[in-house]
Amino acid sequence: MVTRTRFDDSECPVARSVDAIGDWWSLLIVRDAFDGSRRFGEFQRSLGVAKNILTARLRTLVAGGVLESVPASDGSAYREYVLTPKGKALFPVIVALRQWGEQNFFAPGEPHSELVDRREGHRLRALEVVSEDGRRLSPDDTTVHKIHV
Amino acid sequence: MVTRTRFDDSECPVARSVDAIGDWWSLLIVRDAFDGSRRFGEFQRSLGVAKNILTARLRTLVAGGVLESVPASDGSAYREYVLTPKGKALFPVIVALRQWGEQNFFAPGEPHSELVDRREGHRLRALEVVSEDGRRLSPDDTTVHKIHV
DNA sequence: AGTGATGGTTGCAAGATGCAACCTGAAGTG
DNA sequence: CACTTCAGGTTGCATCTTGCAACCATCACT
Repeated sequence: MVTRTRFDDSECPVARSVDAIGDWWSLLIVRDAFDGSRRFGEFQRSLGVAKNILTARLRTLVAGGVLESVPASDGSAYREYVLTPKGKALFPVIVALRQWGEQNFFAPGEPHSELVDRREGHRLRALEVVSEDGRRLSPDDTTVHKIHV
Repeated sequence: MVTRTRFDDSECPVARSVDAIGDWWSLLIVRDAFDGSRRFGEFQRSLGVAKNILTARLRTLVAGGVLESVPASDGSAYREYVLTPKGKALFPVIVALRQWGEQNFFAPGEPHSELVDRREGHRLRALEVVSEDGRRLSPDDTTVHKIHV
């Protein structure tokens, strides 16, 4: 059981998030979960990850409250892994990574999977970091307060 | 030189992003860069990472176009590592991870570092995934088109 | 009862990581 | 100039993690 935190500057929420997710495989599992995968085999085929690794990652994701292991929806005796509310809250993280990838790692016209609005079939708006009063913020418009009481 | 991709389902932008970043340390380096770190020693002290690991990560981040190695701004002979435009485009990713961490891994009132709007000193709005026509979208409102021409 | 898919576990070789020691070049000090 | 210190690494080695393949147990179907 891996409980010890790897990144000890743990007053930073980014570090805690990173630690909770575990590794990249875990994040891609979450991505697949958003894309509809539920079963061990689905994740394994989609990711091409070794089965022992997948087993371990699913376990830590369940232990971390990101996924939940539930009886299979098709009535079979197997189990399925579905996102908890906490897991679904990772949606902006996945979308942000997706948009960054689209913008930086694909030639114009190069085929890639695309996340679309289910109702209209359109692509999504680019994520925007916005201040409390509605101004769009660039990295330089923000700063980090070291500790918050 | 690490060129080979670890995650071969590479028509997915998320996988390419993950591959380009490299590992969690790299992501925390980027976070520190957003927070103002520029020098080798700053990253090392802030992260507590082994120096050989940091060297390797900085190199791959520079090779990947996320960071740029420039002469030190204080006139010394050392070098600094600053975010490229591509690196700055990771801002929503970091913010998303930060907000997820804040919401899920801190007890109410527990101290943590906080990202604020520099002008007003206020916290930021929660990131929202929004359709092209402005509707706020939950994960269930979206779907993935496998290939885009 | 036999056969194939599903969902794992186990063992081991290879690769990645972390730590400490060492090295190099520039800057400060007497 | 000689001496020291500090920033920024490199190198070697022990240890942890991964990835692969083989194996195993359970379920579904005939």
